[in-house]
Amino acid sequence: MNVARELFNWYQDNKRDLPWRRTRDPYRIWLSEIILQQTRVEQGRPYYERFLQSFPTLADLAAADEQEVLKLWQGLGYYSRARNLHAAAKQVMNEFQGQFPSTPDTIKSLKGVGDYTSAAIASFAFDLPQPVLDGNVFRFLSRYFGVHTPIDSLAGRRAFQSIAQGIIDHRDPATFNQAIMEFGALQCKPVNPACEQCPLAKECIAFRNAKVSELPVKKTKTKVRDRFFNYLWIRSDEHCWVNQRVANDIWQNLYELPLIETDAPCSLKKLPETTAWNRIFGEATFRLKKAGPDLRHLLSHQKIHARFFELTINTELDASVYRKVNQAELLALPVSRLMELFMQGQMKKTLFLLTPPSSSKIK
DNA sequence: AACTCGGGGCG
DNA sequence: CGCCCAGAGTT
Repeated sequence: MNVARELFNWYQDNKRDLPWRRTRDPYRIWLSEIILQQTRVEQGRPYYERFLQSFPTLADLAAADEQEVLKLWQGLGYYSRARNLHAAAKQVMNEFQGQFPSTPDTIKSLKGVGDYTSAAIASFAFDLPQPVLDGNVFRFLSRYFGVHTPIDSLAGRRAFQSIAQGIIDHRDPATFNQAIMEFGALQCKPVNPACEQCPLAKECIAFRNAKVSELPVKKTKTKVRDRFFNYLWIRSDEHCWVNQRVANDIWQNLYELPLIETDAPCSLKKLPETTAWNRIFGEATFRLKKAGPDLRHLLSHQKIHARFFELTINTELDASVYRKVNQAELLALPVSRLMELFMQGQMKKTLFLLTPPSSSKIK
């Protein structure tokens, strides 16, 4: 019995009932694939449902504001996916007259669609024999065929592409791709794979050689960098100030409180340098009320030490950079998980923006 | 080829 | 605490 047949059999008995497996609509399949990039199925599923509620069709998504798209994406991470999703929807409307592209190359011309997602859409929506290579597939193939070439190398990608191309079922590539990924996700798991009750164990090279735990081979490991974010919660009347993050850093296009980043921790006794304050306040005068809370926020490649300082101000900040918002406006803006956590904490403790600190003199 | 881009779940 | 998740884009 060949590998594809065994994967099919296993899949029939073990597949999950997932919403994007109940459709052939390329829009829905594309949406699910973008959401699921580097994201667990159970984490992405509610986002998929909410996106379809808000944007039932690709035309609805294309017509939305980016801010609305980012707000729906809030908390999911890798926000370039949301920006590219929105841009690609417009691409389909403008370059493809609203008709979702249906060949591997044209699908891949969409922003945010790379090799994996192109193959997934081509097979799931259009029955084209493009093998998907995601983390699950790399893991299964490396173990089953005993391939030690690093999966994050050019040689590795070529080798696995060739293997997958050789075993894909041309009569039903869509089900084959679903099956091989599902097998990697549920059976051939990263740690503690279920080898003892695996129907493919007797042919699995890694299992036969007791090298399951060594595969797949990956050479790059990410190192974590410490960053110190000093956020300024500047309150005046029932408003506070925010600004939008810009390119070439995390959380691009999301909103946050005015920020002073330092290369060491700060406190009320050891404040950031005055030049940093001047960049935000210019000639405006302010009064520092208190410090805290402190939040640590972990990203896969950064450890952010966030400290919040509470201030009052009696003038305006530069309106071309900063935006003055009330509570309702603030809650409508897309923000990082870190800002979300801060806002939730403040809302629990106080009435948030509705009760500015007692009016003390501003100097 | 190496980096960067989030957030969460798990042993 | 380290690893990984239905990867893609930039340098």
